[in-house]
Amino acid sequence: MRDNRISEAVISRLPKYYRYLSELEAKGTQRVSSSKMSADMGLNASQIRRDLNCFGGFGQQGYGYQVNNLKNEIKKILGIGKKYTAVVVGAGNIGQALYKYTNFAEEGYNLAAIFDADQSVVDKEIDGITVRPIEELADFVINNEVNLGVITAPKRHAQRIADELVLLGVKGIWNFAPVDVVARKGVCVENVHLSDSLFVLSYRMRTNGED
Amino acid sequence: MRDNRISEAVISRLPKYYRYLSELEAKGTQRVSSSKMSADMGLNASQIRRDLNCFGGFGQQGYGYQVNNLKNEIKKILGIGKKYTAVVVGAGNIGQALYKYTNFAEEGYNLAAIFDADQSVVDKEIDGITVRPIEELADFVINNEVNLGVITAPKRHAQRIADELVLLGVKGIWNFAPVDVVARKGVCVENVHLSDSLFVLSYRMRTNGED
DNA sequence: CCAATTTTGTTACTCATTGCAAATACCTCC
DNA sequence: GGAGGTATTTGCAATGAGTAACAAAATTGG
Repeated sequence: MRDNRISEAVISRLPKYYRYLSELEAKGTQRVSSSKMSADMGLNASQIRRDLNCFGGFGQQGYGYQVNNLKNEIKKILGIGKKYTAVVVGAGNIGQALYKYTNFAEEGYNLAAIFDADQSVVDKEIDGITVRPIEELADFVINNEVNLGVITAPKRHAQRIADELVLLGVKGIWNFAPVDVVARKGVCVENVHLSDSLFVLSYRMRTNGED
Repeated sequence: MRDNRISEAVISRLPKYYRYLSELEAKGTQRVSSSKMSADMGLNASQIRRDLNCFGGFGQQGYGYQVNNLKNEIKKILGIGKKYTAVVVGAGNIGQALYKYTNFAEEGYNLAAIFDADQSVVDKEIDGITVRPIEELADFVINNEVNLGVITAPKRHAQRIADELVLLGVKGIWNFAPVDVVARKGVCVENVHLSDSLFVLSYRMRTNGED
């Protein structure tokens, strides 16, 4: 709480800390120092302390950080545990996979329904899930107070779907279509481009260290 | 080719350029300037020129960049189009989704087979694909000259699978398990943490701009 | 064919981020 | 309860990334 401007770089490391601390907690570890975190995670110890200090003095000199406490603080910072209600739009491969993936629910992200425009997959129970027709999207979002939209539709529809979701009042868009979806101020967008990461991997494989 | 040290930041923007240029090419656009790219992609024009110039002078003063040519150059830089043979290890939701996703094949990434350790899903044709038993992984990788491993197994198995794949000679690991898989020097690893991006989105939704 | 315009390649500058080291605070053990 | 050790703070230096400004070069139009 000491600096109002938290950099993107810091934010993007928080989930990693969260993951690491969850592991420690599961192992029953009570306390951890920045130097141990550094050794385990491959980040500079100084950077870790600095990052955490952006949000408050969680550590104690001469002792380190209390694992459970720190984990919960980061959880609060990231907004994990707040109840989110989401819809998945696009019942293709990725859409179905995300919808069926249960780990998100455990963290409080409830993927409440999945929609598709293709009549051939709608209203049939595929592999245990029922795909709803896109025409019901608006009603569902409003009646269930959906605040998060997951877009897994083909790229040509992505922006239009995003626009509709925003109009319906969602506060966040998690987009998997290979375009950069945009939204008006006040709505948060996270574009996930799987192939981008594959291309970066491919670049590294080609150049392998030196260039 | 003017600077041997290309920063991560530059590399991570290349796929975005590639995507954008592919769109332009599909529309039949012949030439593009850095200022147009800037306007369309929301990046600083100066940065775009600088990024591209890391790899050579692709542009022409007074003219701009030739779309088709630049796209192909970036394609080469990223190593897209080279033939990769990959295996997917873990036939859960994400594994199946990636395996069935055909766009990768179009870019030269051939996902040749999918494996799982769970006997109940093995050797049965599920939704058009056949899952192979994990015991056949080694033979398959060697016989088919697999150079890329995609890990979509539970996190407790991820590192062990990675180690085996590396031992079998793959040169790249594309990991979707929620752990940071590591590999010996010479093998490239790209860890994709979907929930990380969800958490970052969740943070932004909570703080929404100001903090 | 020449001048005006466009647009890149490149250098210089600013700002953010990372890394380091001294200082401070707290725990632990005797 | 005090001394020593441990680990965070905090301020500062160095590195790196992003932006702006400019000069060189090529195109375009008359």
